Amino acid sequence: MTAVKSPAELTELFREQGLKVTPQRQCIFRALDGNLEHPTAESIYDRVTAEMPTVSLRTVYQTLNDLAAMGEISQIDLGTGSSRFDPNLDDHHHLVCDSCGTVFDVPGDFAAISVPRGHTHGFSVSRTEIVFRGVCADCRERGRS
Amino acid sequence: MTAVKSPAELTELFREQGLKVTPQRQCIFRALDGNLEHPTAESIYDRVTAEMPTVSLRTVYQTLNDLAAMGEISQIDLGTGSSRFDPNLDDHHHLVCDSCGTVFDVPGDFAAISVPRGHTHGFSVSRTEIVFRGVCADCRERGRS
DNA sequence: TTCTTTCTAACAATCGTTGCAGATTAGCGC
DNA sequence: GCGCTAATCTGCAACGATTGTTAGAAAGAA
Repeated sequence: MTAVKSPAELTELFREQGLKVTPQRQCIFRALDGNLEHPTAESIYDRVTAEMPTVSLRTVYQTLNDLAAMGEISQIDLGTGSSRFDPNLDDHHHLVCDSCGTVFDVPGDFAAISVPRGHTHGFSVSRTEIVFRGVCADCRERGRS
Repeated sequence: MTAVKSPAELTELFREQGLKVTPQRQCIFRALDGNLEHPTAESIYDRVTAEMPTVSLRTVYQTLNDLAAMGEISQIDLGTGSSRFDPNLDDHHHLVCDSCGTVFDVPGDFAAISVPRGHTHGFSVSRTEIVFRGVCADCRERGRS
């Protein structure tokens, strides 16, 4: 499993790129480390401010964007209103609950899937994203009662 | 091909549902009829105001939402910043240009695709959306020069 | 026509995200 | 350690997309 690099590795990487390693950024690195959710900027912000109350939301966005630009996390839009940042760098897809918005990973590369001949419109396709939508067990339970 | 119903059919349908058929709504029906793009609310608004300059954007959103709720068009979010409304009701997927945001349809039902055993998390999956991302012919051309 | 109910237009508000300006600070060379 | 300088941080304003509100207009039934 290719998760996000450790805070130490990210620190190293930032320095290599000539970027400064501030306490705020390190705190964000820590918030991402081992994070198996699909955090929004807001949820990272919550984690970070619990430890460093003065960090601004602006800084969180800035750092997440930087990490995404470097390819250390990926940014996904699942139509839940806000972007999510995915520390899981494996080839994988998503399962989204229409009711509560929860997101689960679906491993597997589905390499066989490609645009049918005659419909490529001259595109060079670089990524294939699959989103399975439905209702999660919890919400189904809740709806039934 | 299952495109959006004709303005006359939608008019009928609205009346059946007890909804009023106003000139504004009819104008929106016309803007959707035979529309092969993946219009945003804004682009429908542009078409509509060309004919009826006083229609408000609010009304366009309202009517498009109503149509989507009735299943007469589908609402898709491809991460381009705003929702798109798709009058194509066939089972199909999308090809999105990362550079200019253009969207093309990709027919085919890819019925074979499903969440691998052991990763369903108890979901009942109702839809599977596939998005192919890449760069379209025009943008590739433009980038090369 | 008249009445009832829905719809529209205009405006304000909200949400997620980014631009900006001035204060702060990491990391360099000394 | 010290100071310098460019990068970064914060707080706030701005922005685009969308929705809430409400008074007035108009569709459709009687």
